[in-house]
Amino acid sequence: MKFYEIFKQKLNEAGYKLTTQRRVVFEVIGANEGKHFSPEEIYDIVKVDHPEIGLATVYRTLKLFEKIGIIYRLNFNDGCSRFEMSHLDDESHRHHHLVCIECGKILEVKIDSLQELESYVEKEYSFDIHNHTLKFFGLCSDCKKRRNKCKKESTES
Amino acid sequence: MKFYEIFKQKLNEAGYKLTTQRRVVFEVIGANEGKHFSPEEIYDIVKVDHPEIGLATVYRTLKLFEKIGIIYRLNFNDGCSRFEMSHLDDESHRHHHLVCIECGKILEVKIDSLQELESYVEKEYSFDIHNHTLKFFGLCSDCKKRRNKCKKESTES
DNA sequence: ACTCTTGTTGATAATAAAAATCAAATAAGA
DNA sequence: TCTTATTTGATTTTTATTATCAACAAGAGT
Repeated sequence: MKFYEIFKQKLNEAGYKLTTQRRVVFEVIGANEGKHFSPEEIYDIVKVDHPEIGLATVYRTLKLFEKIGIIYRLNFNDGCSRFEMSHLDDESHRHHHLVCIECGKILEVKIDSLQELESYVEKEYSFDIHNHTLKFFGLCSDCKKRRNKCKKESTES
Repeated sequence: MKFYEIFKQKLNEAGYKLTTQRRVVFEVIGANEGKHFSPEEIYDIVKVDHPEIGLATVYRTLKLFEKIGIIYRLNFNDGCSRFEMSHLDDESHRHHHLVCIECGKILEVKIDSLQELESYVEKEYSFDIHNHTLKFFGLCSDCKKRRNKCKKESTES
C-alpha cells in the first residue's frame, strides 16, 4: 500500500515515531475517502477496535497529521473541524466542496481550474501559495426540489 | 448613508426590530472595512461608548446579521469566527483572502474571476450557489523575505 | 534480545468560544 | 400613551479543544 509508505516516511522525516495510535487513525481516515470526519467521529470509529485509545490522542494525532501535511483541516461552520486525506502523491487530485445551506450535505467537486488565478495572485501579491480552499454555499438539488414541492403544495389549497 | 438604509430595510423585511445594540454593532463593522473582527474584538470596541451592551448580545447580533445576509462569517482556523460586511449593494465587490501561514496576516484579493467555474458547478451539479469562500494559504512577501534573510545569515558563518 | 532515552499516551482537568436561560427592559404598532 | 411580543444583560451551561503529568512504549545503540 503506497499511501501507508508515504505516511511512514513523512512521520520519520519529521522526527516522529510510528505508534499504533497513529497508524489506526491514519487507517480510519484512509478508509473513508470522500467523508469529512470530525475528531469525535474518528474517535467513535477508532474505539470499536481500539477502546484503549483516548480522545485526546485522536485530537493530538490529527493536529500532528495536519502539521506534517498528511491531512487537511476543513471548516464547514458546524462547530468543529473536519478532516480529509491530503492527496500526497497526486497534486492534480485537489477538489472543492459544495455545502448545502439547508441540509448541510457536502459534495465534492473534482475540478481544479484555479491555476490562472493562482498564478495571478502569486505574481501580483508576491505571495507563495501553498494551499487553497474553495467552498460554494448554496442549495443542493434535493433541497431545491423540496422547496419547489412545498411552494407548489401551498398554492394548491 | 446608503448602507445604513439597506441595513434597516433588511432588518425590517426579516421582521426584526432596530435596537441601539444592533445599530452600534453594525456601525463598528461598517467603520472597519478590511478588518476581520472576532466577536470579542467587536465587543471590546462596542464597550468603549456603550459599556452597558453585553457580550451575549454581540454574539446574538452577529448571528442574526449573518442570517439576514448583512455580514459574512469567515474562518481562518484561529479558534474563533471572524466577520466582515457583506457588500449588500455591490455584488461585484466580492474578494478573497490570502492567509499567511507564518505570521497569520490576512490580505484581501480584490478580484472575482470565478464566474465560469460557478456556472459550470451550478449546471453540472444542479446546485444553486448563494455564496462562496476562497482562501489561499501560503507565505506573504514579508515572511518570504524574512526566511531568505535567515537562510543567508546561516550560510555566512 | 535487552536497555535506555525520549517521545507518546490515557485520563482528567482546564480553557475558551458560543449558546441557552430568564427576568427585566424596550421598540413599534394600535 | 398603551400594549405586547422582542430583545437584552447577566449568568450559567454546553461543547470543542488543549494542557497536565505520571505511566508507557518506540527505536537507536549495545
